[in-house]
Amino acid sequence: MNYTTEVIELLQQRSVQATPMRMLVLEEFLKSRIAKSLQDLQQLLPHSDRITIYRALKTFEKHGIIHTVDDGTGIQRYASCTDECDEQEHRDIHPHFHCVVCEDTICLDATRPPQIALPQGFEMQQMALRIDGICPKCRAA
Amino acid sequence: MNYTTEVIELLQQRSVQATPMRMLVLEEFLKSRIAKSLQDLQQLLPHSDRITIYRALKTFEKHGIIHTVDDGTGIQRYASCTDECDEQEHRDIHPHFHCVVCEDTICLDATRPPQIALPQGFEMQQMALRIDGICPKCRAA
DNA sequence: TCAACATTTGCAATTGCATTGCATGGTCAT
DNA sequence: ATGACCATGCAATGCAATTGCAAATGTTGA
Repeated sequence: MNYTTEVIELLQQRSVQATPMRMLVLEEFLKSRIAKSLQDLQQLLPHSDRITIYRALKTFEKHGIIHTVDDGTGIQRYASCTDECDEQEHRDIHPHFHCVVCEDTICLDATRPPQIALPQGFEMQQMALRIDGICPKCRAA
Repeated sequence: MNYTTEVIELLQQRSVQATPMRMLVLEEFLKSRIAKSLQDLQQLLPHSDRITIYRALKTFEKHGIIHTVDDGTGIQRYASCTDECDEQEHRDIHPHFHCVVCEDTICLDATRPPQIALPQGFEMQQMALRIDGICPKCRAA
């Protein structure tokens, strides 16, 4: 499976220069919905400079291509955005599932974000919902 | 207002030795529902050793007196637990509200945790729900 | 095509917070 | 009073995120 076309298209769409390194990084995000840390990406892309990967991530984030995902471990992870994201505003309301066994973090786009009744006077702008538990893969094992 | 009695009672209940430092730290948590970082506590308790405060926090956490709160900034914050928490298991399902203006993070105990329909095969154990927005105080200002 | 300019890259170094090691001092039970 | 244990304070470490800078690469306009 080759994502080159999608990668280039996505980068152009967001006015981000398509460099080899960026294409490699972005391809990893299109490959799976599992959130990736800088360390993960280093492993997936050996011989690549950590800092360059780091800056690619920050660039993507700034242009609404990926968003950070908090999986509760304190390590920053990233996943590709839905189409509603742009440079102006990140809409990242879908829940994330964090498996306590394999430590994978998965975006649950399909799952509808819950309606929360806030106390008087609070104004909601964003929501971050993380669910910890056991993923299907680890349950089966 | 003086919390000395509550503090001592709470510590005894959880079999944690009541030292002056621990009492000072715990009192701060009883005073308000706003989550506090190590740095916050240092400011609230000048002339106190950072590491000692840090260890008090870890001790409280281990004994189910406080829990960590993720406010999305990457900095660890803590808040007092509800009565359902104990040494065995933290039940920390209530939402937290993080004000993007004043950066305060508030526990919304009263707000009922939402029901989430997970995709097939996922098993939920915990849930962390953070809402970002503007708090009543900052709205009024 | 070529020069001028902007962006990206790679390495080194630094920051910032969390955490641990160790020696001292205080507490408690016998 | 004494020995074991826990808490404290200071120094030092660990680890991930971030920045500085110079070299390489890409882009643009004459």
